[in-house]
Amino acid sequence: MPRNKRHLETKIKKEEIEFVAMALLKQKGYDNTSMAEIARAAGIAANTIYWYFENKDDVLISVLNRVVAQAMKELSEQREQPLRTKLLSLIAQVESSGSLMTDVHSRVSHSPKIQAWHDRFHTMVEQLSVSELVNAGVNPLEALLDAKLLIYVIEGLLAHPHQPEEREQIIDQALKHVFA
Amino acid sequence: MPRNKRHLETKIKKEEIEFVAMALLKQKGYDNTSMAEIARAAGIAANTIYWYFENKDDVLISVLNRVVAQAMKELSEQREQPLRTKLLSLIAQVESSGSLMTDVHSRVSHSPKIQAWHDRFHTMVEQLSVSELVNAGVNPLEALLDAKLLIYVIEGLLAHPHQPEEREQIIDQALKHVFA
DNA sequence: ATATTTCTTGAATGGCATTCAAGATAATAT
DNA sequence: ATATTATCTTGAATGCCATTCAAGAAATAT
Repeated sequence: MPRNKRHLETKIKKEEIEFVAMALLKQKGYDNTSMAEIARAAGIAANTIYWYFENKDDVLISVLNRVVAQAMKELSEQREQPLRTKLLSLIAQVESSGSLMTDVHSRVSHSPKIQAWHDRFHTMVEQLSVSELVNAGVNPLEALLDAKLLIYVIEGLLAHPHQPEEREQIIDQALKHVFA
Repeated sequence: MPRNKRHLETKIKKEEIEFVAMALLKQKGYDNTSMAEIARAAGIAANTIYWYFENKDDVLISVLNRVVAQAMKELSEQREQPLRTKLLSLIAQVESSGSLMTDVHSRVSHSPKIQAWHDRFHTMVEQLSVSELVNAGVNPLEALLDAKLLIYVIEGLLAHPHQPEEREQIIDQALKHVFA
Protein backbone atom coordinates (compact mmCIF):
# COMPACT_ATOMS: atom_id res chain seq x y z
CA MET A 1 0.00 0.00 0.00
CA PRO A 2 2.82 2.49 0.26
CA ARG A 3 3.00 2.48 -3.48
CA ASN A 4 0.44 5.25 -3.37
CA LYS A 5 2.59 8.05 -4.60
CA ARG A 6 3.90 5.93 -7.46
CA HIS A 7 0.40 4.97 -8.48
CA LEU A 8 -0.74 8.54 -8.43
CA GLU A 9 2.09 9.75 -10.57
CA THR A 10 1.50 6.94 -13.00
CA LYS A 11 -2.11 7.95 -13.33
CA ILE A 12 -1.14 11.56 -13.87
CA LYS A 13 1.37 10.67 -16.53
CA LYS A 14 -1.16 8.53 -18.31
CA GLU A 15 -3.58 11.42 -18.25
CA GLU A 16 -0.93 13.71 -19.67
CA ILE A 17 -0.45 11.36 -22.60
CA GLU A 18 -4.21 11.13 -23.10
CA PHE A 19 -4.40 14.88 -23.05
CA VAL A 20 -1.88 15.50 -25.81
CA ALA A 21 -3.20 12.49 -27.73
CA MET A 22 -6.68 13.94 -27.57
CA ALA A 23 -5.53 17.24 -29.02
CA LEU A 24 -3.62 15.56 -31.83
CA LEU A 25 -6.27 12.99 -32.67
CA LYS A 26 -9.02 15.59 -32.71
CA GLN A 27 -6.97 17.82 -34.94
CA LYS A 28 -5.42 15.35 -37.35
CA GLY A 29 -7.36 12.12 -37.02
CA TYR A 30 -6.20 8.63 -36.19
CA ASP A 31 -4.25 7.72 -39.29
CA ASN A 32 -2.47 11.03 -39.58
CA THR A 33 -1.26 10.95 -36.01
CA SER A 34 1.65 8.64 -35.29
CA MET A 35 2.61 7.23 -31.94
CA ALA A 36 5.95 8.96 -32.36
CA GLU A 37 4.16 12.26 -32.75
CA ILE A 38 2.09 11.76 -29.62
CA ALA A 39 5.21 10.77 -27.73
CA ARG A 40 7.10 13.83 -28.95
CA ALA A 41 4.24 16.09 -27.88
CA ALA A 42 4.22 14.40 -24.50
CA GLY A 43 7.98 14.74 -24.12
CA ILE A 44 8.72 11.03 -23.89
CA ALA A 45 10.27 8.33 -26.04
CA ALA A 46 7.99 6.76 -28.60
CA ASN A 47 7.89 3.36 -26.99
CA THR A 48 7.18 4.70 -23.52
CA ILE A 49 3.55 5.04 -24.53
CA TYR A 50 3.43 1.26 -24.55
CA TRP A 51 4.00 1.10 -20.85
CA TYR A 52 0.78 3.06 -20.31
CA PHE A 53 -1.28 1.77 -23.23
CA GLU A 54 -1.49 -1.59 -24.92
CA ASN A 55 -1.49 -0.14 -28.40
CA LYS A 56 -2.67 2.76 -30.51
CA ASP A 57 -6.31 1.69 -30.45
CA ASP A 58 -6.09 1.68 -26.69
CA VAL A 59 -5.00 5.30 -26.80
CA LEU A 60 -7.92 6.06 -29.09
CA ILE A 61 -10.37 4.43 -26.69
CA SER A 62 -9.11 6.46 -23.77
CA VAL A 63 -9.46 9.63 -25.79
CA LEU A 64 -12.95 8.61 -26.92
CA ASN A 65 -14.01 8.06 -23.33
CA ARG A 66 -12.86 11.55 -22.49
CA VAL A 67 -14.71 13.03 -25.43
CA VAL A 68 -17.89 11.16 -24.57
CA ALA A 69 -17.68 12.13 -20.91
CA GLN A 70 -17.40 15.76 -21.93
CA ALA A 71 -20.32 15.45 -24.35
CA MET A 72 -22.43 13.82 -21.65
CA LYS A 73 -21.67 16.61 -19.27
CA GLU A 74 -22.71 19.24 -21.80
CA LEU A 75 -25.80 17.23 -22.61
CA SER A 76 -26.84 16.99 -18.98
CA GLU A 77 -26.66 20.77 -18.78
CA GLN A 78 -29.40 20.93 -21.40
CA ARG A 79 -31.89 18.80 -19.54
CA GLU A 80 -34.61 21.43 -19.94
CA GLN A 81 -34.06 22.07 -23.63
CA PRO A 82 -36.21 20.52 -26.37
CA LEU A 83 -34.95 17.50 -28.25
CA ARG A 84 -34.03 19.60 -31.27
CA THR A 85 -31.69 21.78 -29.23
CA LYS A 86 -30.15 18.76 -27.58
CA LEU A 87 -29.49 17.10 -30.90
CA LEU A 88 -27.93 20.17 -32.45
CA SER A 89 -25.72 20.71 -29.45
CA LEU A 90 -24.72 17.04 -29.47
CA ILE A 91 -23.78 17.32 -33.11
CA ALA A 92 -21.75 20.43 -32.45
CA GLN A 93 -20.04 18.61 -29.59
CA VAL A 94 -19.08 15.57 -31.60
CA GLU A 95 -18.12 17.67 -34.56
CA SER A 96 -15.54 19.48 -32.48
CA SER A 97 -13.81 16.14 -32.09
CA GLY A 98 -12.95 16.14 -35.77
CA SER A 99 -13.03 12.81 -37.53
CA LEU A 100 -12.88 10.74 -34.35
CA MET A 101 -16.26 9.11 -34.91
CA THR A 102 -15.39 8.27 -38.48
CA ASP A 103 -12.11 6.88 -37.19
CA VAL A 104 -14.02 4.66 -34.82
CA HIS A 105 -16.08 3.23 -37.65
CA SER A 106 -13.05 2.63 -39.78
CA ARG A 107 -11.21 0.84 -36.98
CA VAL A 108 -14.08 -1.37 -35.89
CA SER A 109 -12.95 -4.08 -38.26
CA HIS A 110 -9.33 -3.92 -37.09
CA SER A 111 -9.74 -4.01 -33.36
CA PRO A 112 -12.18 -6.01 -31.24
CA LYS A 113 -11.72 -3.49 -28.46
CA ILE A 114 -12.81 -0.65 -30.71
CA GLN A 115 -15.66 -2.85 -31.88
CA ALA A 116 -16.75 -3.35 -28.28
CA TRP A 117 -16.45 0.35 -27.50
CA HIS A 118 -18.50 1.18 -30.58
CA ASP A 119 -21.25 -1.25 -29.65
CA ARG A 120 -21.46 0.04 -26.11
CA PHE A 121 -21.59 3.60 -27.36
CA HIS A 122 -24.36 2.80 -29.78
CA THR A 123 -26.60 1.11 -27.26
CA MET A 124 -26.01 3.99 -24.88
CA VAL A 125 -27.04 6.60 -27.44
CA GLU A 126 -29.95 4.41 -28.42
CA GLN A 127 -31.27 4.15 -24.88
CA LEU A 128 -30.86 7.85 -24.40
CA SER A 129 -32.73 8.56 -27.59
CA VAL A 130 -35.55 6.17 -26.84
CA SER A 131 -36.21 7.71 -23.47
CA GLU A 132 -36.05 11.17 -25.03
CA LEU A 133 -38.55 10.17 -27.67
CA VAL A 134 -40.96 8.47 -25.29
CA ASN A 135 -40.68 11.48 -23.02
CA ALA A 136 -41.51 13.71 -25.94
CA GLY A 137 -44.65 11.75 -26.70
CA VAL A 138 -43.62 9.22 -29.30
CA ASN A 139 -45.42 5.91 -29.30
CA PRO A 140 -43.12 3.62 -27.28
CA LEU A 141 -43.52 0.81 -29.76
CA GLU A 142 -42.02 2.95 -32.48
CA ALA A 143 -39.54 4.82 -30.35
CA LEU A 144 -36.78 2.25 -30.81
CA LEU A 145 -37.05 2.32 -34.57
CA ASP A 146 -37.21 6.08 -34.60
CA ALA A 147 -34.19 6.23 -32.35
CA LYS A 148 -32.21 4.16 -34.82
CA LEU A 149 -33.33 6.40 -37.65
CA LEU A 150 -32.28 9.49 -35.75
CA ILE A 151 -28.91 8.03 -34.85
CA TYR A 152 -28.17 7.18 -38.46
CA VAL A 153 -29.24 10.63 -39.58
CA ILE A 154 -26.97 12.18 -36.98
CA GLU A 155 -24.09 9.95 -38.02
CA GLY A 156 -24.72 10.94 -41.61
CA LEU A 157 -24.67 14.60 -40.71
CA LEU A 158 -21.43 14.13 -38.82
CA ALA A 159 -19.76 12.12 -41.55
CA HIS A 160 -20.56 14.64 -44.27
CA PRO A 161 -19.88 18.35 -44.38
CA HIS A 162 -22.91 20.60 -44.09
CA GLN A 163 -23.73 24.24 -43.64
CA PRO A 164 -25.31 24.85 -40.24
CA GLU A 165 -28.62 25.86 -41.87
CA GLU A 166 -28.74 22.73 -43.96
CA ARG A 167 -27.97 20.63 -40.93
CA GLU A 168 -30.84 22.23 -39.06
CA GLN A 169 -33.18 21.72 -42.00
CA ILE A 170 -32.35 18.04 -42.09
CA ILE A 171 -32.74 17.62 -38.35
CA ASP A 172 -36.05 19.46 -38.48
CA GLN A 173 -37.28 17.28 -41.28
CA ALA A 174 -36.33 14.16 -39.35
CA LEU A 175 -38.01 15.40 -36.19
CA LYS A 176 -41.11 16.40 -38.15
CA HIS A 177 -41.39 12.84 -39.42
CA VAL A 178 -40.76 11.27 -36.05
CA PHE A 179 -43.33 13.43 -34.29
CA ALA A 180 -45.92 13.34 -37.07
CA MET B 1 -2.13 5.26 -84.41
CA PRO B 2 -0.78 1.80 -85.12
CA ARG B 3 -0.25 1.38 -81.40
CA ASN B 4 -3.69 -0.21 -81.27
CA LYS B 5 -2.74 -3.70 -80.27
CA ARG B 6 -0.48 -2.45 -77.52
CA HIS B 7 -3.20 -0.22 -76.13
CA LEU B 8 -5.69 -3.02 -76.13
CA GLU B 9 -3.45 -5.37 -74.24
CA THR B 10 -2.68 -2.66 -71.74
CA LYS B 11 -6.38 -2.14 -71.12
CA ILE B 12 -6.91 -5.85 -70.67
CA LYS B 13 -4.08 -6.15 -68.19
CA LYS B 14 -5.39 -3.20 -66.24
CA GLU B 15 -8.78 -4.86 -66.10
CA GLU B 16 -7.20 -8.06 -64.87
CA ILE B 17 -5.61 -6.20 -62.00
CA GLU B 18 -8.91 -4.48 -61.22
CA PHE B 19 -10.63 -7.83 -61.24
CA VAL B 20 -8.38 -9.48 -58.66
CA ALA B 21 -8.23 -6.24 -56.67
CA MET B 22 -12.02 -6.15 -56.56
CA ALA B 23 -12.20 -9.67 -55.20
CA LEU B 24 -9.58 -8.99 -52.54
CA LEU B 25 -10.90 -5.58 -51.53
CA LYS B 26 -14.46 -6.85 -51.26
CA GLN B 27 -13.35 -9.77 -49.17
CA LYS B 28 -10.77 -8.21 -46.89
CA GLY B 29 -11.25 -4.47 -47.08
CA TYR B 30 -8.83 -1.72 -48.02
CA ASP B 31 -6.47 -1.75 -45.06
CA ASN B 32 -6.18 -5.50 -44.88
CA THR B 33 -5.29 -5.83 -48.55
CA SER B 34 -1.74 -4.88 -49.48
CA MET B 35 -0.52 -3.89 -52.91
CA ALA B 36 1.86 -6.85 -52.71
CA GLU B 37 -1.10 -9.15 -52.17
CA ILE B 38 -2.99 -7.76 -55.15
CA ALA B 39 0.13 -8.08 -57.26
CA ARG B 40 0.70 -11.67 -56.18
CA ALA B 41 -2.90 -12.55 -57.03
CA ALA B 42 -2.46 -10.91 -60.42
CA GLY B 43 0.80 -12.73 -61.04
CA ILE B 44 2.97 -9.63 -61.35
CA ALA B 45 5.62 -7.85 -59.33
CA ALA B 46 4.34 -5.56 -56.61
CA ASN B 47 5.52 -2.38 -58.23
CA THR B 48 4.11 -3.23 -61.64
CA ILE B 49 0.74 -2.08 -60.37
CA TYR B 50 2.15 1.42 -60.36
CA TRP B 51 2.49 1.41 -64.10
CA TYR B 52 -1.28 0.94 -64.39
CA PHE B 53 -2.45 2.89 -61.35
CA GLU B 54 -1.16 6.00 -59.65
CA ASN B 55 -1.50 4.59 -56.18
CA LYS B 56 -3.61 2.37 -53.97
CA ASP B 57 -6.49 4.83 -53.77
CA ASP B 58 -6.57 4.83 -57.54
CA VAL B 59 -7.03 1.08 -57.50
CA LEU B 60 -9.83 1.52 -54.99
CA ILE B 61 -11.56 4.06 -57.22
CA SER B 62 -11.45 1.75 -60.22
CA VAL B 63 -12.91 -1.04 -58.15
CA LEU B 64 -15.60 1.26 -56.79
CA ASN B 65 -16.60 2.28 -60.28
CA ARG B 66 -17.02 -1.37 -61.20
CA VAL B 67 -19.10 -2.04 -58.10
CA VAL B 68 -21.30 0.97 -58.74
CA ALA B 69 -21.77 0.08 -62.39
CA GLN B 70 -22.91 -3.38 -61.38
CA ALA B 71 -25.27 -1.97 -58.75
CA MET B 72 -26.73 0.43 -61.31
CA LYS B 73 -27.34 -2.38 -63.70
CA GLU B 74 -29.17 -4.43 -61.09
CA LEU B 75 -31.11 -1.37 -60.07
CA SER B 76 -32.22 -0.66 -63.61
CA GLU B 77 -33.57 -4.19 -63.79
CA GLN B 78 -35.94 -3.29 -60.97
CA ARG B 79 -37.51 -0.33 -62.69
CA GLU B 80 -41.03 -1.63 -62.06
CA GLN B 81 -40.49 -2.51 -58.41
CA PRO B 82 -41.66 -0.29 -55.54
CA LEU B 83 -39.13 1.94 -53.79
CA ARG B 84 -38.94 -0.39 -50.83
CA THR B 85 -37.83 -3.28 -52.99
CA LYS B 86 -35.32 -1.12 -54.78
CA LEU B 87 -33.81 0.09 -51.54
CA LEU B 88 -33.53 -3.38 -50.06
CA SER B 89 -31.93 -4.71 -53.20
CA LEU B 90 -29.54 -1.76 -53.29
CA ILE B 91 -28.54 -2.45 -49.72
CA ALA B 92 -27.98 -6.11 -50.50
CA GLN B 93 -25.89 -5.09 -53.49
CA VAL B 94 -23.65 -2.73 -51.59
CA GLU B 95 -23.42 -5.12 -48.68
CA SER B 96 -21.97 -7.76 -50.94
CA SER B 97 -19.07 -5.41 -51.51
CA GLY B 98 -18.04 -5.84 -47.91
CA SER B 99 -16.65 -2.79 -46.16
CA LEU B 100 -15.89 -0.89 -49.35
CA MET B 101 -18.27 1.96 -48.57
CA THR B 102 -16.89 2.30 -45.08
CA ASP B 103 -13.43 2.26 -46.60
CA VAL B 104 -14.43 5.14 -48.85
CA HIS B 105 -15.52 7.21 -45.89
CA SER B 106 -12.37 6.48 -43.98
CA ARG B 107 -10.16 7.45 -46.91
CA VAL B 108 -11.97 10.64 -47.84
CA SER B 109 -9.68 12.62 -45.57
CA HIS B 110 -6.53 11.04 -47.00
CA SER B 111 -7.12 11.37 -50.70
CA PRO B 112 -8.69 14.23 -52.65
CA LYS B 113 -9.48 11.81 -55.43
CA ILE B 114 -11.47 9.60 -53.09
CA GLN B 115 -13.09 12.73 -51.74
CA ALA B 116 -14.15 13.70 -55.26
CA TRP B 117 -15.41 10.22 -56.01
CA HIS B 118 -17.40 10.20 -52.80
CA ASP B 119 -18.99 13.57 -53.56
CA ARG B 120 -19.95 12.53 -57.06
CA PHE B 121 -21.42 9.30 -55.78
CA HIS B 122 -23.46 11.12 -53.18
CA THR B 123 -25.00 13.62 -55.54
CA MET B 124 -25.78 10.79 -57.93
CA VAL B 125 -27.60 8.75 -55.30
CA GLU B 126 -29.30 11.92 -54.13
CA GLN B 127 -30.64 12.75 -57.57
CA LEU B 128 -31.80 9.21 -58.06
CA SER B 129 -33.57 9.25 -54.72
CA VAL B 130 -35.23 12.59 -55.31
CA SER B 131 -36.69 11.49 -58.61
CA GLU B 132 -37.81 8.24 -57.04
CA LEU B 133 -39.52 10.11 -54.24
CA VAL B 134 -41.21 12.64 -56.46
CA ASN B 135 -42.31 9.83 -58.70
CA ALA B 136 -43.76 8.05 -55.72
CA GLY B 137 -45.80 11.08 -54.78
CA VAL B 138 -43.67 12.95 -52.26
CA ASN B 139 -44.00 16.71 -52.19
CA PRO B 140 -41.13 17.93 -54.41
CA LEU B 141 -40.21 20.63 -51.93
CA GLU B 142 -39.47 18.03 -49.29
CA ALA B 143 -38.09 15.36 -51.56
CA LEU B 144 -34.53 16.61 -51.33
CA LEU B 145 -34.53 16.60 -47.54
CA ASP B 146 -36.19 13.21 -47.46
CA ALA B 147 -33.64 11.89 -49.91
CA LYS B 148 -30.82 12.96 -47.62
CA LEU B 149 -32.56 11.32 -44.68
CA LEU B 150 -32.97 8.10 -46.61
CA ILE B 151 -29.36 8.10 -47.74
CA TYR B 152 -28.11 8.52 -44.22
CA VAL B 153 -30.37 5.78 -42.97
CA ILE B 154 -29.11 3.49 -45.69
CA GLU B 155 -25.51 4.35 -44.88
CA GLY B 156 -26.23 3.65 -41.27
CA LEU B 157 -27.74 0.29 -42.10
CA LEU B 158 -24.72 -0.55 -44.22
CA ALA B 159 -22.20 0.57 -41.65
CA HIS B 160 -23.74 -1.45 -38.84
CA PRO B 161 -24.61 -5.13 -38.71
CA HIS B 162 -28.31 -5.97 -38.76
CA GLN B 163 -30.54 -8.97 -39.10
CA PRO B 164 -32.47 -8.84 -42.40
CA GLU B 165 -35.77 -8.45 -40.55
CA GLU B 166 -34.49 -5.59 -38.46
CA ARG B 167 -33.16 -3.93 -41.56
CA GLU B 168 -36.53 -4.19 -43.22
CA GLN B 169 -38.26 -2.83 -40.15
CA ILE B 170 -36.02 0.19 -40.16
CA ILE B 171 -36.46 0.79 -43.87
CA ASP B 172 -40.22 0.43 -43.50
CA GLN B 173 -40.27 2.89 -40.64
CA ALA B 174 -38.29 5.40 -42.68
CA LEU B 175 -40.54 4.97 -45.70
CA LYS B 176 -43.62 5.28 -43.52
CA HIS B 177 -42.35 8.63 -42.28
CA VAL B 178 -41.40 9.86 -45.72
CA PHE B 179 -44.72 8.93 -47.27
CA ALA B 180 -46.87 10.00 -44.32
C1' DA C 1 23.34 -1.35 1.32
C1' DT C 2 21.00 -4.63 -1.46
C1' DA C 3 17.43 -6.64 -3.89
C1' DT C 4 13.08 -5.85 -6.32
C1' DT C 5 9.75 -3.63 -8.67
C1' DT C 6 8.57 0.14 -11.72
C1' DC C 7 9.55 3.04 -15.41
C1' DT C 8 12.34 4.64 -19.62
C1' DT C 9 14.79 4.23 -23.66
C1' DG C 10 17.85 3.18 -28.04
C1' DA C 11 17.88 -0.02 -31.08
C1' DA C 12 15.70 -3.60 -33.50
C1' DT C 13 11.80 -6.00 -36.39
C1' DG C 14 8.61 -6.59 -39.78
C1' DG C 15 5.12 -4.59 -42.67
C1' DC C 16 3.66 -1.20 -45.65
C1' DA C 17 3.08 2.08 -49.93
C1' DT C 18 5.81 3.98 -53.01
C1' DT C 19 10.07 5.22 -55.90
C1' DC C 20 14.23 4.34 -58.66
C1' DA C 21 17.21 2.72 -61.94
C1' DA C 22 18.11 -0.72 -64.91
C1' DG C 23 16.62 -4.44 -67.73
C1' DA C 24 13.37 -6.85 -71.17
C1' DT C 25 10.04 -6.63 -74.80
C1' DA C 26 7.72 -4.89 -78.54
C1' DA C 27 6.78 -1.12 -82.15
C1' DT C 28 8.65 2.06 -85.27
C1' DA C 29 11.93 4.23 -88.22
C1' DT C 30 15.99 3.73 -91.24
C1' DA D 1 17.53 -6.46 -91.14
C1' DT D 2 19.14 -3.22 -87.87
C1' DA D 3 19.05 0.58 -84.96
C1' DT D 4 16.17 3.58 -82.25
C1' DT D 5 12.58 4.56 -79.44
C1' DA D 6 8.57 3.83 -76.59
C1' DT D 7 6.41 0.60 -73.56
C1' DC D 8 6.33 -2.48 -69.87
C1' DT D 9 8.55 -5.17 -65.88
C1' DT D 10 11.21 -5.90 -62.01
C1' DG D 11 14.71 -6.32 -57.84
C1' DA D 12 16.22 -3.48 -54.84
C1' DA D 13 15.89 0.58 -52.35
C1' DT D 14 13.50 4.35 -49.24
C1' DG D 15 11.06 6.05 -45.67
C1' DC D 16 7.30 5.70 -42.52
C1' DC D 17 4.83 3.17 -39.25
C1' DA D 18 3.28 0.32 -35.00
C1' DT D 19 5.19 -2.56 -32.05
C1' DT D 20 8.80 -5.44 -29.47
C1' DC D 21 13.11 -6.35 -27.00
C1' DA D 22 16.69 -6.13 -23.96
C1' DA D 23 19.10 -3.40 -21.11
C1' DG D 24 19.58 0.47 -18.18
C1' DA D 25 17.92 4.13 -14.55
C1' DA D 26 15.02 5.36 -10.70
C1' DA D 27 12.18 4.55 -6.94
C1' DT D 28 10.79 1.49 -3.26
C1' DA D 29 11.18 -2.29 -0.04
C1' DT D 30 14.12 -5.33 2.96
